[in-house]
Amino acid sequence: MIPQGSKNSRRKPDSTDKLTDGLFSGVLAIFIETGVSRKRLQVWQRRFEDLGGTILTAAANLLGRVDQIIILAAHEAALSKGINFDRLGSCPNLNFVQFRWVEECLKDGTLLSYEPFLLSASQDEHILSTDDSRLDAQSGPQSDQLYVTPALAIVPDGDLRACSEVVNEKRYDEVSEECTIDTKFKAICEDDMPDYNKHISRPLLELSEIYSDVLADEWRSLTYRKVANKLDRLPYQILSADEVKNIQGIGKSMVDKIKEILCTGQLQKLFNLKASSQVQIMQQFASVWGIGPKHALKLYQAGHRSLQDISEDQTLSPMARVGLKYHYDIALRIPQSEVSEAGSFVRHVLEDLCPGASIIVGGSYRRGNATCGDIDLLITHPDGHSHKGLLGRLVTKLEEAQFLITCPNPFTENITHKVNTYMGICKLPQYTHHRRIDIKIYPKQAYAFALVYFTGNDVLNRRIRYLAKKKGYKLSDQGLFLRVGDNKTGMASEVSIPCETEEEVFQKLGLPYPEPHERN
DNA sequence: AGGCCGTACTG
DNA sequence: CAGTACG
DNA sequence: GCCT
Repeated sequence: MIPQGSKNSRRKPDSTDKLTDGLFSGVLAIFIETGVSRKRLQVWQRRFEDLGGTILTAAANLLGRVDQIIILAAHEAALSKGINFDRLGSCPNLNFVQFRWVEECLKDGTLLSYEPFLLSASQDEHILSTDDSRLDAQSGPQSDQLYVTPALAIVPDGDLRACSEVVNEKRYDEVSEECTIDTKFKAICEDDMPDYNKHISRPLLELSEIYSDVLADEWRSLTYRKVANKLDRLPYQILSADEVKNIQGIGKSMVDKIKEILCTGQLQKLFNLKASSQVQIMQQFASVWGIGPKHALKLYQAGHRSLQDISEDQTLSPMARVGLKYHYDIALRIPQSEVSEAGSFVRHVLEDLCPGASIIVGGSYRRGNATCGDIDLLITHPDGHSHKGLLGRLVTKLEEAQFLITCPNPFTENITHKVNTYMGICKLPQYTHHRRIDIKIYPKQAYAFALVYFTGNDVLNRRIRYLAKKKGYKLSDQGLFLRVGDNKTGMASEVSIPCETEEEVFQKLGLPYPEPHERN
């Protein structure tokens, strides 16, 4: 009596196997961010890329491109706001398509015709507009605006309905109807949650950084950071320390510090530390990639007082030299769109080099953050062997393309083409800043574990690894291993418990599966 | 009192 | 080995 | 720093 394709077959063929080349492989798309909530946009973008699609940004140079490119937007009005038609006019293979097309493709499991979803752009006056404003200049700030613009607390019907559809589409596990709505409301609330407690979490986070950079106390640093994060996600403003004293992870001295902030508006301890010139200088030294608290102290004791000073120090590691050279750029946050574009850039090069290889942008990008500290790329090959020796060749190609920066120092040659890790600097031709980039390549059987690791965040990784240990396992980016001896000897089985997907990894640990955006 | 993640790389 | 880095 |  149950028709085929009913809710009993809730597991779509593609929904769990991200290695299988996706629905959207080879499809190039520009997502117009106007007129759609950030959350929905991210869900679509992630699904689209997970299934092999390539996302271009509106700022991408489309002139002379022969590829078929689709432009996805919420509605026609969004088209005119979100895109500069002067730039696109000369690109012949354009289709303007509703976001709904992506949803329907996902539901259907096949690539549908654009036809029913086409947006008419040709009627729009903007096409013929002679306005010569440069899109480069306006699209960056524009996409930033999207994130700082507070959305409505009460969501219009249409928005909520569409959100629910996305959730429905994603429910390859059982999700009841009311739960769906509930979850969606929650997600929306999170999206628009004000910074109720920043005035408290901020000093704690500063303390965390000083403990880590200057005082070399990893554990206090971690504790402060965890508490700061926890306060940031409280859905109410803390008015009294009583509201905080029962929170897991907040002990006596933390309560005292929160009290002090509530009473006096600041932390004396932090104030004193920040007043110390040694602390200031050491913190600046340690802000350089490749310089930690130990070396920062050494440099200070050697009499150095500025970055200028240490740049002449012969004891600097090659990594620190690179860190110093790009110190300014590295400190900048990277817009989501640029991270995405960097991923697409590498994806194209990789496709040429090693057809069938899969590449995913991990890190805070995959967790859906609006800006990222660096670019994390995760590569594998579904055939189980083509990944071998791939990194070296890829890095060479990317250096030839002048995407990866080949440094004159011994740094790149030394640290660089190791078996599975590249850590370095990159720059997209059309952008101005240099960015930190990490590329990792894993064999197929480690991919799910690597994806969990590379998605993070760091605190989540530590938590689930700790949990795994307590349950008699060892979890790493390479696998999940049964402990053989006791947990102290560190002995673990050679062979990992196989997992094909992230879902399986969490399931094996007895944890509910968190969506990437829930791993912050 | 003692743990708080597990790994890769450098020198 | 210690130090730094990655999530 | 917090937790057991």
